[in-house]
Amino acid sequence: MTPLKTDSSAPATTSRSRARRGEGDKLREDIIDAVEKLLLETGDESAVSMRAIAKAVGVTPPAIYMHFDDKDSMIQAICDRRFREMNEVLREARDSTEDPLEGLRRMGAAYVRFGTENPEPYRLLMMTKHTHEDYKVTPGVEPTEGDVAFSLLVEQVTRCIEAGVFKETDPLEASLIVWSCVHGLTALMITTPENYGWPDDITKRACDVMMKGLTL
Amino acid sequence: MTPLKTDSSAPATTSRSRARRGEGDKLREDIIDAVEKLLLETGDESAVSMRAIAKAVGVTPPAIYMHFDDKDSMIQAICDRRFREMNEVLREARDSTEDPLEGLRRMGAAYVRFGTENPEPYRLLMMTKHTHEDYKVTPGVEPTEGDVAFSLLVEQVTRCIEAGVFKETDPLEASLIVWSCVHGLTALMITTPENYGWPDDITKRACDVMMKGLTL
DNA sequence: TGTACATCAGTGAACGCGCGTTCACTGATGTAC
DNA sequence: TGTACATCAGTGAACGCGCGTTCACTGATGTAC
Repeated sequence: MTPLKTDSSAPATTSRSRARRGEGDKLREDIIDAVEKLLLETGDESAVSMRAIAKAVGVTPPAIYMHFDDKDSMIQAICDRRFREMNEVLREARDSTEDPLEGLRRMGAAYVRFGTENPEPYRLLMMTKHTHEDYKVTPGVEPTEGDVAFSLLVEQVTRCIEAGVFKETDPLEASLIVWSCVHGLTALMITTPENYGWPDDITKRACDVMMKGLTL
Repeated sequence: MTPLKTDSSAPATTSRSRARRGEGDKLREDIIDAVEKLLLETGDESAVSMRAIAKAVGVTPPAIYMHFDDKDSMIQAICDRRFREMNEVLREARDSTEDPLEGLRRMGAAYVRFGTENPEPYRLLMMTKHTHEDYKVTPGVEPTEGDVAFSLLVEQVTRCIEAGVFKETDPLEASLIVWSCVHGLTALMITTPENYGWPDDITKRACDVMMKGLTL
């Protein structure tokens, strides 16, 4: 808990040439990249400060405010991008097979892989309390990327029910159970120490158990 | 992200009379109580500062250092106490029935209830990255309360296997799966917004699904 | 029973730090004439 | 083709803040004689 000493007067790690006129948005993307890199390195959202970001990008702190209103909305922008990536991964997993159950299994595996390979973004997305409605599908409101993610899951679970492979339960409830399972796995793998010794096939085993439980 | 204004020159909320000689340890307990209360109110570990704790207890910040080396070890002390409480709850659930499977089910329900009723302590215990070995049973090393918690689970799962109600799998692997399931549920319920609308019986349903999956 | 004294449970002020954010500015770049 | 000028992409310095922690101290409390 001792404050870490960083020499803030040191030159920026990357020296950055000013963007040409009309190309100011380049910095925006660079900032998002830098934040994700810092999240990975430090492993803590609160350790990523505006000053650290600016330094990593090779720019002074006020420059960030040309592209984001404040720190919160910057973090929000990063969440959005990550959710989009995750949704793409989930769709790929789903579309890689015709079998609904196998599709769900692959989605589960892809989910856990995405989370464990991007621990800090995952933490931000899924393990930090959000005040806004990130996950819930609220009718009549423009769905966020978080909504889309959950919809993908509900769709696939519905497919499994309709195919007669899952018991005819409430698809939403079944989806929550599936989500809990893969989230629990991901969250624990991220949180436990490096040498905790999770078995290699734990994801597959967990998914098997859960799906067997949902089967007719 | 604007810094919150707290008038630190304001008088302490509780005015505290100095402990009598030899009774200095009272403050230690009061500090732990105050921290847990603050955790509940603010919902964020980093929002609980030494100054805020001191103010809540009715004491000046340096007084805390008479009882704890630093902030980290204070947080650690709180984790220990919480783990002890949780383990007690788990043991009660286990001992409330003879049936191994029903015992495990009740342990699962008790776990989720403990977590959702103590969201911030749970967050601290289970959703924050720990550098030290909190959960793993390491042979030859004094087990922490976190170790004990996991042992209780492994024991009960083993009982279910020996009773022939679970498939004969690796008890440790099966325990990890059970843990993932209840943790996932707890963590998501803590993290999603108030109005997310989790079904009342979701814990029971999830436990049923998972146990059915582990059954012969 | 009275009193000097060591001890204990704190206090008060200060330290240096990093933080998010603001504001007045600068200097290169493209453009209108 | 040359030049004045508006605009854009930033800079540099500073703001007030809360943080964890240290250090010299104080004053009540129990105890030895």
